[in-house]
Amino acid sequence: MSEKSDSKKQYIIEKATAVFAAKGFKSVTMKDIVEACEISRGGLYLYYSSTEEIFKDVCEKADNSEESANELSKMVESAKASDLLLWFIKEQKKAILSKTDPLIAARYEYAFFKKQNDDVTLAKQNFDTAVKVLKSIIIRGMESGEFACEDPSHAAAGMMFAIEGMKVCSATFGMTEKKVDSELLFMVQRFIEVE
Amino acid sequence: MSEKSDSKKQYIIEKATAVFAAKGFKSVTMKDIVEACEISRGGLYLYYSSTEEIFKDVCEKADNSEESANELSKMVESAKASDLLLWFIKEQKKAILSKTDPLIAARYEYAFFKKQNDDVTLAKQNFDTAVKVLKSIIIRGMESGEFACEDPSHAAAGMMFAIEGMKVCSATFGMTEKKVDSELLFMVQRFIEVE
Amino acid sequence: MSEKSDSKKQYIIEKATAVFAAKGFKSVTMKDIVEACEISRGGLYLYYSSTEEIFKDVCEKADNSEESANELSKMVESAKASDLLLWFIKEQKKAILSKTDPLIAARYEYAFFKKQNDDVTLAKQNFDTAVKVLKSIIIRGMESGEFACEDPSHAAAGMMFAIEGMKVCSATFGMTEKKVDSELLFMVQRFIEVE
Amino acid sequence: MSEKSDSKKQYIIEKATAVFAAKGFKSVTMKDIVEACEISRGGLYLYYSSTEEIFKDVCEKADNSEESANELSKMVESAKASDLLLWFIKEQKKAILSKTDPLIAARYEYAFFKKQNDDVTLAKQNFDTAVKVLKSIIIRGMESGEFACEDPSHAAAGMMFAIEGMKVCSATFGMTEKKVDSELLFMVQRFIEVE
DNA sequence: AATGAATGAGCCTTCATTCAT
DNA sequence: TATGAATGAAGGCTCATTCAT
Repeated sequence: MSEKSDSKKQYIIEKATAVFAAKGFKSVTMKDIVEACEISRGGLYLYYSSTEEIFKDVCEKADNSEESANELSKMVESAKASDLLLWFIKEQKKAILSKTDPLIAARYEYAFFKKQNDDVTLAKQNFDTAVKVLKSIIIRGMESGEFACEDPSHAAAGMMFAIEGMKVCSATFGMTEKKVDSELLFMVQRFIEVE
Repeated sequence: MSEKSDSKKQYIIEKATAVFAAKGFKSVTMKDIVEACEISRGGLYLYYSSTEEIFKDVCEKADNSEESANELSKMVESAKASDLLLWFIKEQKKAILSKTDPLIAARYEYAFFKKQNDDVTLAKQNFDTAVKVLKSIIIRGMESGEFACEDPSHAAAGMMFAIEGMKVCSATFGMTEKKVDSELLFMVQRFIEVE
Repeated sequence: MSEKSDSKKQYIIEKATAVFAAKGFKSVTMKDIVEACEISRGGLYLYYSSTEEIFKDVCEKADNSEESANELSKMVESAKASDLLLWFIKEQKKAILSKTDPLIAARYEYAFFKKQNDDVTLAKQNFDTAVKVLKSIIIRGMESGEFACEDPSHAAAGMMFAIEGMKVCSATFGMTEKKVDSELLFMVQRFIEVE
Repeated sequence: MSEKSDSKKQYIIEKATAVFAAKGFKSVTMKDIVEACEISRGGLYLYYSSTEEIFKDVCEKADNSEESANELSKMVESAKASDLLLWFIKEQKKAILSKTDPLIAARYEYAFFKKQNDDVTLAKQNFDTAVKVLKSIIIRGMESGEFACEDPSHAAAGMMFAIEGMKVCSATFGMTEKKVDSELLFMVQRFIEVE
């Protein structure tokens, strides 16, 4: 089962991604996905038995295919902290502007939906990971003398909260690229005092 | 109609508020509200014809009954900027921890839902207003010599983005009061350098 | 009761007539009539307890106020049969073209509706009366030597059937005045051979 | 889909025909049909999404299964005009007495209903076709010397109007077979003067 | 594995009708 | 008499889910 069904699952995920990007999370029905995939109702149930299940896989795939992680791990060995920070901020900017993640609205919808049902992990993990990465970049910068920062933990967390806020604002009522740039620049200057 | 029906509307709003607080926005059906109100199906339709309509009134009432606005207008004449800031931060803390606003999850859900349908104003207005208030507090503090801040606009916006981020995080995967306190304290110190 | 309530009934009938003319019979609800009358729901029920009851009164009043009957009784004493026939045909033409009777569609709808429930009288009576009138006109014309007709009964019935058919056609898919004139003229010439 | 669903559609049409024959048009609900078919609510919606849609198919099938059309085309080549006329009149008689068409009341109801909504064609087409057929029979009879008629167009139209009127009268308040026979005989004699 | 017809639960909405005032 | 809020039945429609093929 695993091989054949995996390729079919991939196909479903692919089609479903577009559906979630277009309609959010809760509005999507099994019927929507059946139609997008042009498969039979019963056929879909062989692989998934709820939109939520599908959505989880959709997110997972989207997260993995954001090659950022790989990129980072390559850079992190060698690069200068200021380059890493630059890269990190650029990634966040893309995320805020939904350039990498058309699923962002659906993700939040899902997060709020699950909140009601006490299933927390996904969103929290993503956030904590980002904080950790940012913090480690800051610390490296401090060690190399590139940055000065009194409290890297708080600096990283505070920055990620602001970024999270921008994501939400962007996803709900929209933000211009210019505004995002301006805010990010300001944030970097305030949080991390470059020598 | 206005008197009688107004009091009945108030009753419905009251009961519906609990429903939205418990179930978010999209999951709530007219039936849920009918049951919460213990009225007949047809009875509800005399006052409201969609959950969205009800939700708008629920939010409006919740917004008005957050007496903060009044409080502020009283303080703003006389008080020291540092007191105002303290008050502002406390309000935000309450909001983050959902102590004033059990509707927060439903509000975000609604914002994302409307996003799909291009109706933006509400969430944006709330955010912009908060930024304006914060900025004016900062400026007053600068004028009185209490605060030092190079760029009040960015400082205010940045701080509100972070607060927004905390709200979301709190509403989705939860935050402890301690964590919120710690972040807010750090933010205040960083954004506004108290003499 | 009778006086006061009668005037109120008249008022209801008047308003309801417009509703039936516009919407037919079955589509009309008590609510429609309440709204057209601008009275309360309960108020309407003091006088009528179904749309059918109202419709019957609406028709009755419309039938009576079609002053034709009176006109006829005046004419019938004195006039020449050819004048009577002319008058009769003109009345029918108006009816066909719905100029006197905006209720025509509603009447048919009602007739078919009642058919299902075995309540016959109204439509049949109207038809039979018209046949009788026409027949008596023809006979008078024969007596006065104006008309020649071998079988007045059949002639009258046949003519009224054709007129009935034209009414239906006009009420369902429309007929031009010209077409109606042409058919009526032909019918008169064929049925009654004017000397 | 087409094969399986076609046979199912046929089944639905069959059951629905009885419902429309019994209840007319507007009184019929999807629920009525669901119950008549002994299928599920959702099941019916797989094939039809409104009673009107079903009614159209019901009528269409009824029209086609009235084999008259075929019969006529066979006769029309060879037969004498008087035979054709006889056949035509017999068909009409059956229609008037609802022997072929138990749907007649529902058809009229539908015609009046659609009238309110400006959808005309069906009823008009049926009528016009009948006039054309009758006219061509008359003309053939004139050519063969069987009939004498000064104005075949008007004769055909007038006769069909009378037949239409009889249909309505029969469908609403009923007509005896004897009465219908008598009227038809008279009409034929008057309209078409047989040598 | 895959299909898609069929089911039935569940929500939406509208009205006729009642009843306390 | 008159009001209009309230009720609940009735019908519409959509979907998740199953199951025979």
